[in-house]
Amino acid sequence: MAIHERQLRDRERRRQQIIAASKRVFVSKGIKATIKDIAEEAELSPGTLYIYFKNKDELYASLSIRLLKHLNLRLQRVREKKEMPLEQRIKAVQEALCESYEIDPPVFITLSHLQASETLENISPDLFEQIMGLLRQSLGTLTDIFANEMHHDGMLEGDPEKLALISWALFSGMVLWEESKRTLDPRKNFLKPTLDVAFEVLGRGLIQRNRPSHAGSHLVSDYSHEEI
Amino acid sequence: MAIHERQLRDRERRRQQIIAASKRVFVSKGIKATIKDIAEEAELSPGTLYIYFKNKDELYASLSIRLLKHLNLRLQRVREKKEMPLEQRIKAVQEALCESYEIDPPVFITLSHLQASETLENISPDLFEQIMGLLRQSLGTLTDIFANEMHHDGMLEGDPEKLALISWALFSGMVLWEESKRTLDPRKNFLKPTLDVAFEVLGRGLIQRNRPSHAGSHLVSDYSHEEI
Amino acid sequence: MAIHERQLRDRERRRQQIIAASKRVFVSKGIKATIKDIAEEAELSPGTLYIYFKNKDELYASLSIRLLKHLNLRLQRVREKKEMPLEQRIKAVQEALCESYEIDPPVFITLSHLQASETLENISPDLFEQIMGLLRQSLGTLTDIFANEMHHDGMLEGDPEKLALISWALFSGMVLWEESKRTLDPRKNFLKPTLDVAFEVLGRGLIQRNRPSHAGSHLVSDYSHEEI
Amino acid sequence: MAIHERQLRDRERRRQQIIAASKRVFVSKGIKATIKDIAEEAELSPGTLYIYFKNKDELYASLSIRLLKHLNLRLQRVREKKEMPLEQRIKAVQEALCESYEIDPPVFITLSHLQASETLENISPDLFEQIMGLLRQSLGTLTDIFANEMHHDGMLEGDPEKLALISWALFSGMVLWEESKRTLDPRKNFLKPTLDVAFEVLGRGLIQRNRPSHAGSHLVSDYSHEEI
DNA sequence: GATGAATGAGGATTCATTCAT
DNA sequence: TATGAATGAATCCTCATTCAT
Repeated sequence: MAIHERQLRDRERRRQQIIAASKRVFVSKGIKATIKDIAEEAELSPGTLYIYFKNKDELYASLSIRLLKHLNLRLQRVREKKEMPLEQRIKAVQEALCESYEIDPPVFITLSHLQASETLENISPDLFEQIMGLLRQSLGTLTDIFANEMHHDGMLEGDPEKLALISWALFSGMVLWEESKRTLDPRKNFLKPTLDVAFEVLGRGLIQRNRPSHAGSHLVSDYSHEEI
Repeated sequence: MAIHERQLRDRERRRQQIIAASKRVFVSKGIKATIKDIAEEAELSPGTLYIYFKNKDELYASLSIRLLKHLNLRLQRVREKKEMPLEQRIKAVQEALCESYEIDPPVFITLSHLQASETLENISPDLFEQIMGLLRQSLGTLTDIFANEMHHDGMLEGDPEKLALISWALFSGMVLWEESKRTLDPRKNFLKPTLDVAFEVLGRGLIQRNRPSHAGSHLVSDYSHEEI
Repeated sequence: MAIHERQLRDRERRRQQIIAASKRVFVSKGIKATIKDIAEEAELSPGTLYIYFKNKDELYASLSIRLLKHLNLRLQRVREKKEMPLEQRIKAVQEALCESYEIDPPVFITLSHLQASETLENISPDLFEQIMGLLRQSLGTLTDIFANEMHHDGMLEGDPEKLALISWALFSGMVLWEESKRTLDPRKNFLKPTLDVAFEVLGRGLIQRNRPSHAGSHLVSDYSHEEI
Repeated sequence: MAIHERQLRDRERRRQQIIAASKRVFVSKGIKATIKDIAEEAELSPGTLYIYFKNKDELYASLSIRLLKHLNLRLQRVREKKEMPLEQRIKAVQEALCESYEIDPPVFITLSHLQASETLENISPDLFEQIMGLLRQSLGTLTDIFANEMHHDGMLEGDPEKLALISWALFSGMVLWEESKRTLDPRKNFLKPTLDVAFEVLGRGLIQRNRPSHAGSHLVSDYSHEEI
């Protein structure tokens, strides 16, 4: 079955080639990219794309899958580092998101658009489930990361699921903004520094009390003075 | 000139009627709604829409205007209350955003799409400037609110512009999520409680340290006495 | 019936007002002028135009009628001057055409277009007959002018109808060219001097023999040496 | 590269097929022919036309190209025959124009419309320059033909450019008339005999004086011995 | 008569998708 | 498998014309 395997490998390679071209086209043409645009960038014919992807929406969706898989891996690695101090873990979450975005900005934007559009209704149930599964998984991992902290010191009690969602929303809100910002304000590279501040604020907001990790005396670790 | 006034009133009423229909269609059909869809919903002919709006993109863009105006008013009212404690002000910002969303959820989505698409390239310079002006104004007011706090104790030093943006991104990220959530998870009313947590975290993250006024030596920036 | 007469007069005045506005619009917008354009120029509403003209094509056709009536008068006046030397008469024909064009360039062009388009198929039979009658009459007058010369010395024998047509074609060809010329060659006022040459050539071609006018002895007035 | 060549040939054949269909539709429906009409006549779908022509105006403009190329060739051939007597050369010019018209009457009309409309604004700069170049070239060749005669006897002194234009205008005026004539007068084949007269007159008008070559003293420019 | 908002048929154009080669 | 020409449904928009006021 070596032949068959090679065929599968070839097929997958071709898919990746098309996906890579799609990303490049998205960067330059945005959402309005047509199948023809992508085919030209991939140096293939429009018809060929349909051998590898059922339709345009599936191609779009496939872009997200790679991103989500990458993100999942990164988040899982953060989750594993249970010994890591909270501040660093939050920073690590930011880095995971940010890196996933940076290796593929247009796809991240596509993903955000995906959320708010009808694209998801047009893809095959399989693919739909795959994407939804990956999204759930990403959020699940994030949730785990926060839930894990619950038992530690210095963590806001609360629904860890919500905290996961907040991180995600903060991030995707920033990314969407980054895209539109160019119209409002031509300054470049707003995202990274603002994200640094954003996650610093987020981190500080999440940590209930002092002694980030090394500290000892939890003298005033009562929640009683909260005035939220 | 009573006649002329009535005509103007009628005209404005018609515009609102079309805008209202657009929103309804937008809820049911999403961005893919066609002019014909909207015309049918408004019980008008397609041509009539073009009497009141230069083109489809202008119609869509116009949806945002009212929302942004409302939001602006609300934010300005928050800015005025300089004596209000920080926690309450942040809460007030959340309420302003949240209420603006609630009076018109679909429009808020439109606004997000507006930011992230080429729609803005098709509208008249006037409308473009109006929207951009309102967006800038909203963010400006938010920035003022945060900048105002800079001089007080207990506030994160940092670029108030970034903080404004973070709030906005957090909020719009949450709203976009709210939209896509229906596909992922049929539970309702996710937004409000999650936003509560989000802004609670945000607020806590923004306030740097304790002793809002009575405290003296800030030499050691311990987090221990946070009062959020 | 004084009242009724005044009504008729008012009606005609209104028609002329609309026609005048149409001409102005044609100058600036060309064939693509819309009813709305014309109504605005006439400071009337679109609906009002339909009180005075059955439809757009009738309005177009009406423009030509005025022009043709004017041209007819001028040509008839040339026809009457039977005593005028041929060269001068040809010059007079040129002036009649040229003046008709100059008082109303766009209409002359419209008329030329009319000839080559389907506009004439959309107008009422009455109006159609009126225009056709005027065109026939103009050509008839031209034909008469040339036929009249047949009996004189120095005139090409031949079908006077053809000669009339040739003059007309030469002129309208020049006018059409004048319009398109701007694209090819930005020089201005090509028409008048070229027309001068054109009719000089035409005149010389029409006149069989010498002695432009002052000459006396028609010694060699035979056609026998023609070698055409 | 035989395959590639055949593809190019097929492509050109398709273009010609569409152009042919356009002409047929143009004959029956006039300028108001729609893309759908043409597509149906060509037994193709509307979309296919847009593979071969950027838009409707380009399709229309393309119709003229072949005609103008043909005309150019014919005129150039006339220009080369420098030894030919003037009368024959003028006749040859007429024949060149006339034959070009006859191989494609409707296209000649299109060309006139092209000249007199905004069509040219919608076509690609390349095509625009091609058409304008061909028009200029045609007129240039005509100008050369007349300029060449300037040095001979028996030629009207004057601007050869004007004379070229006059020929062109006379001809296109006649063609336009031929078109409209069907409405006015159902008689057929008006054009050819009238053109014969027209160019006869034109020729006679152009030749200033007699004794094309054998004559000596041109001191007295009498018209008496004209040999046209 | 005058208005001008409303109409809606109709046109150009696009583009995801198919299919013969 | 790869192609890319062909498809044709779908969309936006225009504008001559009507009609209630």
